Amino acid sequence: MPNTVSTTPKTLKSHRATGRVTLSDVAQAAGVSPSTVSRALRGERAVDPALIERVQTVSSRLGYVPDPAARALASQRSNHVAILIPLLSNTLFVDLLDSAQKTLRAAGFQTLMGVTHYDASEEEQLLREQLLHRPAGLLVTGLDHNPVTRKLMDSTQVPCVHLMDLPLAASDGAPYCVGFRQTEAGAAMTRHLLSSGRQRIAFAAAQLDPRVMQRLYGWRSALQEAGLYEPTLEFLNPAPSSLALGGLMFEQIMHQRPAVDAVFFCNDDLAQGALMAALRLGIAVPSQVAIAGFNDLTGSDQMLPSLTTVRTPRARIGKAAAQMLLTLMRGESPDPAQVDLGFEIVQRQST
Amino acid sequence: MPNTVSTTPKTLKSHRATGRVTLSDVAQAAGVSPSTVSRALRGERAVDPALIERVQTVSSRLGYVPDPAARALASQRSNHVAILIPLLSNTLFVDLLDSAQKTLRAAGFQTLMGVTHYDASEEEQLLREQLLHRPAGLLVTGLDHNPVTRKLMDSTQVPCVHLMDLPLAASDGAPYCVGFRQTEAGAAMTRHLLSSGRQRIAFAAAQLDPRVMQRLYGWRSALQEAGLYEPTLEFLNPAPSSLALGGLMFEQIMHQRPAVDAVFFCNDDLAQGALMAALRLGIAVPSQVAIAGFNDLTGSDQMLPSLTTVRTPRARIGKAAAQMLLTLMRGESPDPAQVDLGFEIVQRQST
DNA sequence: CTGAAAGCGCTTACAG
DNA sequence: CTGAAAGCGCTTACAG
Repeated sequence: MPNTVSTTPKTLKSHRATGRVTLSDVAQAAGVSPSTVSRALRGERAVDPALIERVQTVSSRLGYVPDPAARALASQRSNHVAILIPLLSNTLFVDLLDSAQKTLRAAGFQTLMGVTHYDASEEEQLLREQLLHRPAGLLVTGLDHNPVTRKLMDSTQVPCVHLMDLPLAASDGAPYCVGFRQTEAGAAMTRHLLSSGRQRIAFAAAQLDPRVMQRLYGWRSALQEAGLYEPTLEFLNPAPSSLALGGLMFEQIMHQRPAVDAVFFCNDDLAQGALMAALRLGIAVPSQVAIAGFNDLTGSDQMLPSLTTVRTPRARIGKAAAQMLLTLMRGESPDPAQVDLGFEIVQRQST
Repeated sequence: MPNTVSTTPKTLKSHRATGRVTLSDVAQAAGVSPSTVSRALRGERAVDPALIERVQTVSSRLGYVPDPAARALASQRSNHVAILIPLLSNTLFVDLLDSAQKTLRAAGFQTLMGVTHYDASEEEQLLREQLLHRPAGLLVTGLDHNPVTRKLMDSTQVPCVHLMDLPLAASDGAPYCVGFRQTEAGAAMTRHLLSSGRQRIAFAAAQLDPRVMQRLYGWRSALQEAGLYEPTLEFLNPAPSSLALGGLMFEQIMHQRPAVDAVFFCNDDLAQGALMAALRLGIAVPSQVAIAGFNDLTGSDQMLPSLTTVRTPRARIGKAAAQMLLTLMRGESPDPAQVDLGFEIVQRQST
């Protein structure tokens, strides 16, 4: 064990230059080999219970705490979990991050976050960097990635769970994911508006990410079912979502299509902006036009009138996805590989 | 170099079990020693320029990328930067995180985030865990920490920059920090309200974290200067800040002190909620009562009436702090150790 | 300016 | 169930 000619006498104090208490220190103090300490501390089977206890006692007496870098180097696996989200400026993703991170930390994992800005090549680059750290697991937003990214995710042995989206069909090599059906949610809100008597329901969207597009498809199919679909009822703007943009879009819609009797916004921030614009313009909501949003973000219940919206279970998604990942990282198979957490129509005053 | 009896003939391909291209592979292919490759790649002085180029060429041809864990273990320093923020549910801190993270990533650092929930012992625990990863740097919110945490931050060699706050006086061992003077900002908004003729200015606050308290002191001193201070004008609620709470507090204030002619909220979400409540209650803003907020959060410019507030430079704080940390991590001394980024009164319709 | 060697602190086949 | 030994992939005094 002693590496060179030791000039210091045998003591229980660390003999390393760094002064850190190491696994060898514990081994020496407990009178067992480093291998045994390693196994005992990690709860590996095949260790005498008596030894486990002795090692644990000595370990905590000495204040030993394992070095993550050494562990990662030796085992080729770190205690990092990488999470990829599109934006930090959308509370939706922050909620996801917050709940996933909380769950992961409680299980001893560090969260490495990456912000892709909805940019496929940035996502790819980020993933490459994160994979270098040999993360124990991966949490990624959505199911849409460029081919290289997908290959990276597949070829690596790192367990991966997708957030928010679900595959259209419970297909063949379906990936692990937890989310809800965006398309259904879009259709459900549209039918809700239809059932309250609205006839000319516009769909207004910004950002135009894959999930927004799915909501659009849901709205379309519900209107087509009702025989009320018209392409000119679609108002799509690729700009980032914001209250200000919602206000602008609303104004533009009411100007171009004054007969519209409902506007379904793809996100609550747009809808909140529309509500404020309506107040400013003296447009009566919901009597003249109904306004609906999506996600039930902060403040939607405080608007005047309060906003009818689709409540999405993002905190639960983050938590459930983290739990599924923990299962995978233990080497087990999560029972349903796809978890649908659903959504809920929240009927308030704006419709 | 060869570890055991090599059964494979000499090739340029990796001989490691992991299949990864290592530094030794590059060394072998470039015909130099591993030490030289290490030095050349990290741009350490004292390497022949010709060799540097050769090594770089070979390295990129082989697709070599250094292993962070090995590097961390050998050098006792990772490429992680730990950042400690109170909450993820306040956009203020998300903005901080976003901009700091962007700056750090561009310089090759990974961000390790920790959410303290304004809990001193959680902060301490989080810091301990992060320190295990031997981060290259530390970004922490505020200057208020419990003694143990402060000792941890001091005793470690890890460079540390504080966000948001500045020390009262440019004192002795003043820590590195970038922020603005909360107290002055609180006083400035109060004077702004006074100068527009308001006489009975209430201060309404939630969360009551250290920075909120500083704003309170600023408001107090400005009112005292004007001889208009009354303790009963203070409305303090330790609950988390939200639009709904702002609405409630506003209603309560107007009920208890109908003669109040202005309410200065410690955060925009409260003020936005108050604005919505005023609309609901039919209280005229600003004619009957002025409403002011703090931080200029998303949506404040879209309210009806739009919200007068204090714009705080959080994105610039995150970026500047990250840059200061980069300087420290290079072993240099940032010129001003304290950077005051100031604030700005944004006069809108609500006052 | 360059290299050989030791070391960072663990994990993990491999024997026993 | 336990231990000796090799190895993970780098960095860094120490010589030269």
